[in-house]
Amino acid sequence: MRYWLMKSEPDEASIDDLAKAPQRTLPWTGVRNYQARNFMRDIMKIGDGVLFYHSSCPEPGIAGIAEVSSTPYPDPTQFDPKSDYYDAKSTQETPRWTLVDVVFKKKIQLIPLAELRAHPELADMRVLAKGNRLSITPVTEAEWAFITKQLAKQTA
DNA sequence: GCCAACGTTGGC
DNA sequence: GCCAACGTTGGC
Repeated sequence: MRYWLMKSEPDEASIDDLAKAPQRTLPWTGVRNYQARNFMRDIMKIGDGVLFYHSSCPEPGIAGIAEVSSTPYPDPTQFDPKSDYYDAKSTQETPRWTLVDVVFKKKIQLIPLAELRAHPELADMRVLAKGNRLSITPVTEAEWAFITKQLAKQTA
């Protein structure tokens, strides 16, 4: 059982979108970075914990808790010429991009990026590392426990 | 809009 | 295999 932080632009898929989705589940489409893909393809397991992070928005930060809910399978958007995520070099026989489904667990009061940075317990979080751009990063058990038990507040 | 940092591409 | 050029990410 592992833990992850997964970035999503709320304009595309917010924690509310996840909560409203059928079965409260969304496929994590659009990852086009090999390291992030490899996490989904090779390491993630059903039941892994996910910190749902809002990025590239007015209030970046952790917006909710989710969970990995499928085994890996090909990202369908890579085959769709109309999609922003279309990849002409990928084929059905040897798909390049793999994803997992993620299921909603709960929405929390947003934990802003600045607050994450303010806690010494989280100083080593991968997502906070200088220059980090990776959209999926591993979270340690200690970081997960601190965030979910100390920082996460239920929304009203 | 700016810009630092990073990942990818492609010529050699 | 190297590395410059380019495109993207993402906070501010």
